[in-house]
Amino acid sequence: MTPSPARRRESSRRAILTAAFDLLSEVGYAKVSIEGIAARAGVGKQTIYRWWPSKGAVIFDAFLMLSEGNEGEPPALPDTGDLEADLTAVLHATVEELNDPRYDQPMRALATEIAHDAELAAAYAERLDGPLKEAKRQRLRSAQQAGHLAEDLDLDVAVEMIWGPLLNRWLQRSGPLTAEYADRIVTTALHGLRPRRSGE
Amino acid sequence: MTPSPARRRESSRRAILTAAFDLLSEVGYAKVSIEGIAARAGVGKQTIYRWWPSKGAVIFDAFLMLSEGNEGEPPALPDTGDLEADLTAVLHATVEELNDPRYDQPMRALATEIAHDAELAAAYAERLDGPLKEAKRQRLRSAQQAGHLAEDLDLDVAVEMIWGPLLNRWLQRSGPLTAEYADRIVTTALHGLRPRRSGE
Amino acid sequence: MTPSPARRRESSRRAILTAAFDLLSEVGYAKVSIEGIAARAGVGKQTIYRWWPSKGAVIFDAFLMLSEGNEGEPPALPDTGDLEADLTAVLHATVEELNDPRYDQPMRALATEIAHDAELAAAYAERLDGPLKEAKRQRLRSAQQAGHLAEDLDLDVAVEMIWGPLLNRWLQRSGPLTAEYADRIVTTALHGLRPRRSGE
Amino acid sequence: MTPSPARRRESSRRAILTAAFDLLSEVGYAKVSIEGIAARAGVGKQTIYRWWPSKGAVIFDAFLMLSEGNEGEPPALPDTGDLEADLTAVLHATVEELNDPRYDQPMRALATEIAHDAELAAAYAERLDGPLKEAKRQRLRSAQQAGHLAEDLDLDVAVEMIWGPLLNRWLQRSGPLTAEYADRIVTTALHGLRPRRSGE
DNA sequence: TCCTAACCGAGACGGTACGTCACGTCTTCAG
DNA sequence: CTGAAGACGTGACGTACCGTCTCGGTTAGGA
Repeated sequence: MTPSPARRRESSRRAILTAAFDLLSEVGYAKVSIEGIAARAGVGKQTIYRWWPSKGAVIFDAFLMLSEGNEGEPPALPDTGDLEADLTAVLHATVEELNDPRYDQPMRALATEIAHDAELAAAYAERLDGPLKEAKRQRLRSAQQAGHLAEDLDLDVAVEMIWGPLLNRWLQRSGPLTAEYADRIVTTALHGLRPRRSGE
Repeated sequence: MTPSPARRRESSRRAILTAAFDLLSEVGYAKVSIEGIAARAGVGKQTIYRWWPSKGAVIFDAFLMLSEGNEGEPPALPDTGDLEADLTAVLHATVEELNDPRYDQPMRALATEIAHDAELAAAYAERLDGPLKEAKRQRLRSAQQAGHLAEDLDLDVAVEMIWGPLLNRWLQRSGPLTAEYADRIVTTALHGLRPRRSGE
Repeated sequence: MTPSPARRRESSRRAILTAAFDLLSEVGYAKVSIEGIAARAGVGKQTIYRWWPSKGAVIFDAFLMLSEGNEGEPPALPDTGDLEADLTAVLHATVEELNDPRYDQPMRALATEIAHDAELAAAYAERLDGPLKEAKRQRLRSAQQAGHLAEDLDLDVAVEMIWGPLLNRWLQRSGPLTAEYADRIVTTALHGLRPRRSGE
Repeated sequence: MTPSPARRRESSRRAILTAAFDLLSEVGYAKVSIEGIAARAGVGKQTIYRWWPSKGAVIFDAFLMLSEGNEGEPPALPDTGDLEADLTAVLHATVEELNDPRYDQPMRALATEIAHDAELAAAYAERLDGPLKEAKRQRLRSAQQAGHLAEDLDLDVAVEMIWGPLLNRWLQRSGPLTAEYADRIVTTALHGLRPRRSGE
């Protein structure tokens, strides 16, 4: 997102991204303005327009900055050997985070920016969601190799089948987002909709 | 959403909703303004502000008007007895619609408004999504009664597990939205992630 | 300058023009901004842009408003029968006014706007300067009819020859602007540059 | 205006002044910016700010550079012995120049800067206008000594009475600026406003 | 002949103002 | 007496320049 790293003031960059994220959780997405970010960051508007093409791009970079701390080692899901337990734990944490008022507003902002801006969506897929999704696939692959998942399982679809309902319910507010709901997703996804064979 | 139907001119109402929907697909969500809708509809701004509390409400009502034709008989999914075939057919149609440029932008607009406005989300859940979701549940219930689905299956979760990945991929643009992808969702959801027992 | 007098709020108009004139004498022409005028007048910027095409037009109208009080009876120069005394008195008053710090800055602003905007210059010539110049011509014409001025005198040139040097010295600061200087202009203009005939 | 000639690049100085003058006649005074001058001159902004205190000073120096060619010998008005003819010729040339689109805009810019900046006005009076005005006075003085002008004539006032109306009409656009108008000024100024004595 | 200070181009920076758009409220006037 | 038309105060937009401030890279001139 950030263009040529020419003679750019790092302190301003951080101030802008921090201000953007803070404003997001304070006043909500719709009321965040470039002007407001600039004022809060103690920065000229032009400094924002010089380096970011849109409000969405600033917000995106703000998220990127937050996740920069964990750089170096790629993220990984816990792997105790018990897939169901591991998935449940991870989904519980996700539910927790999505319900946290500090993150709810900013993440909705990011989600809707992505929904309206294909370029941003691509950057998201590559820089933010990519590593995470790979970690999810990796956990399933590990279970697959241990014989706990079908050999011919489509890992991409499997990942989306577990996390998709969760994200959907959160974003569309189509129902309460609870740990219990997460549990039902995991068990239902693992067993499938079909009746269990006898002897299982 | 629509308040008391007092002394209200129906022709203006329809003109406003039509203008809103058309503008949505023409210029995109971000560039639709109340002022623009009023101008396009040949209506004073006050006439909009009098009857709708927000831009989102107008958009919502525009969708409501579109689905008004089918009122009377509640919607139902096809039921040939072959669940997999029926689901596949329905999902294919959904993929088609989501990829249709006439509906893509407006539906993104609706999704965004819902994501940021709890009240609108409730109205959506009740008036627009509710009947549809019931139809989906009903189709699964029918299969369940025929013994094709697990007896203790959580129908709500099942519905979200089938449609969630699709909507998510569309809204977040996390991958190509194809009929083939719909197929993979259906088979994966039906079988579950676990290895199949021998003899199946 | 003011376009169609449609449904326009007179109170805002007066507030704008008053604010413009006051700012002019307070902070000087260069530092007067539309934004500043709007803020001081308690008015939206758009209300200024709606009715005036440029900053100069606002300033011009501010002057017009000031001179509106004297409307009705056209201005006239004193006519005691003694031309030299009358001219001297009028020029002294003009010198006084040009040296008054309350009017110096605003009038410089008007003068330079006119210098750069032909349309404004035309409006000035017609609405503000026109009546005044006619009064000057009239006083000379009266003297002419009394036989105190040459029969074939070009009144236009005569007027500019008396007031031109004064305005020039003021605007270009080419020398001190004093009553004594005004006196010298009057006597020199009346006698001309040529040597006086004997017997005069 | 130009500070200590320390280690200063002459080529940049000339490029800046040339760019300033050219821009002045091309885009008009109001649209000339330091940034624009720097860009056109291929020079850093700081190089302008280092050597000139204001935009007006640059413009002033640009005029100074133009008149540098004639340095050495002070300017002089033609002196054929026929004052009226000489004045008419000079005023015709001035009218020509003021009507020349190449000089009109830049000279208005200079006049405006002078009107708003006392310091600049002083520099103008001394460096640019001074020698010229002295030449005008000198021509009148010569006529005076030849007995063609009044012995006690105030030469300063006389000069301003001839050139003042011309400059005024140009700057304020209070009427067409023609050779014929110049003629009328000369004859009126020479004869004065009073009736001619018989026998003249 | 090298060192070092100043000047130079370039352009990022915190700002101010520009002129425009849309907001949501209000007032007017024609049907 | 409704409702279109649109003026109003407000506030954000994205742009242009302001004057200051580094950056490297010349470019002299004193050692």
